Amino acid sequence: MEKPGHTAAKAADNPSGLESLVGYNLKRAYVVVQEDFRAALGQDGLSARVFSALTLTVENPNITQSALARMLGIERSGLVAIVDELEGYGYLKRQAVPGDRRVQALAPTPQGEAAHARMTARVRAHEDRLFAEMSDKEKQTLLRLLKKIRGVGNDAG
Amino acid sequence: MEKPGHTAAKAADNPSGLESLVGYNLKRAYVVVQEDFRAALGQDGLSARVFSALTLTVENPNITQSALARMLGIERSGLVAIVDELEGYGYLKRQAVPGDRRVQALAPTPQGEAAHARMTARVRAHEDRLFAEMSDKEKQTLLRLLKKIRGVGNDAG
DNA sequence: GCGATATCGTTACAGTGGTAAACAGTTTAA
DNA sequence: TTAAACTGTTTACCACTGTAACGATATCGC
Repeated sequence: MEKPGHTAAKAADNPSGLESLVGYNLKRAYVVVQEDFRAALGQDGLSARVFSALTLTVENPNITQSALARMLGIERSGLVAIVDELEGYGYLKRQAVPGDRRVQALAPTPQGEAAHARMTARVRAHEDRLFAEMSDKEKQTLLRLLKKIRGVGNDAG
Repeated sequence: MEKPGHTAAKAADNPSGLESLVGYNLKRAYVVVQEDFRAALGQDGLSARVFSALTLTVENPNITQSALARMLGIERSGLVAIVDELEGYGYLKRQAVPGDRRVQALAPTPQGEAAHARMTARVRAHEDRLFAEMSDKEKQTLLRLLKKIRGVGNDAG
């Protein structure tokens, strides 16, 4: 009758403190999406960060590692392993740049472009399925609010 | 003129691929909030996970570690260090339960309750400031959509 | 030109946050 | 009573990130 923890059944039964915090809900939602992302891409799939790096490389050929790190919001030291992995898959190449011998431009290979297209479709499908209960309008609203938090104003859109 | 990476100026200049993905925006927004949380609580503040554990313990006195881990969505092995930390601060105590010698109920100390109240105020202030540009309605919408992703239906609200 | 300063990619290391497997002690069910 | 399940814990990992340093190179001030 008085077993400890009996009053706490499910996470949703906590309407007071944590559940009203944006940060808490943001983290929990992020974990859900992240797990579904991994499961959807399977064991052959890249992690979200590596997929992001590949995507930005395909969309910005000959981008510098430093510039890519800035776009991803991580340190350039952290990007080295990511680029190593992608280069190991043969998805991109580090190429010397004539004008500046410090930098190495990242160029996607044809296989990298193909893999990117393939995985992008899988990622879109994963999001479509995961957010199936959300209307397009809700999804747009969510994206707008998340960008607002990020400080990415949609003043140009 | 043809410096690599020149085409990629800011993260917001990438309206095509990544920026339209909920997962990507969710992660970036989460990082922003997480960093502000740490900065707002200062060096004496608890991490978000430890704060969450303390909050749930205060709101559910005599909760079991296993039950708390379930509520937090983490493994109970991972909760041990968190409870150790909180017990080290004198914020809660592990207490033996008469009926079941396996479990140890978590009970917040008066200092733990005071610390929780103090830090909750700081966290509320942090969120109020960080989301100042969002209307109350927008915040409510954001919370609702995040809970939807979490699978936490607000059928009771 | 030359020296100071800055940038690039890289390495090594530490810290955080989380999982998985095993374990002894205990309780519950067959 | 034996088998199964649960609790807290330790230990070992793994993914991700930041910091600090480094050599090589570029750039700026003079």
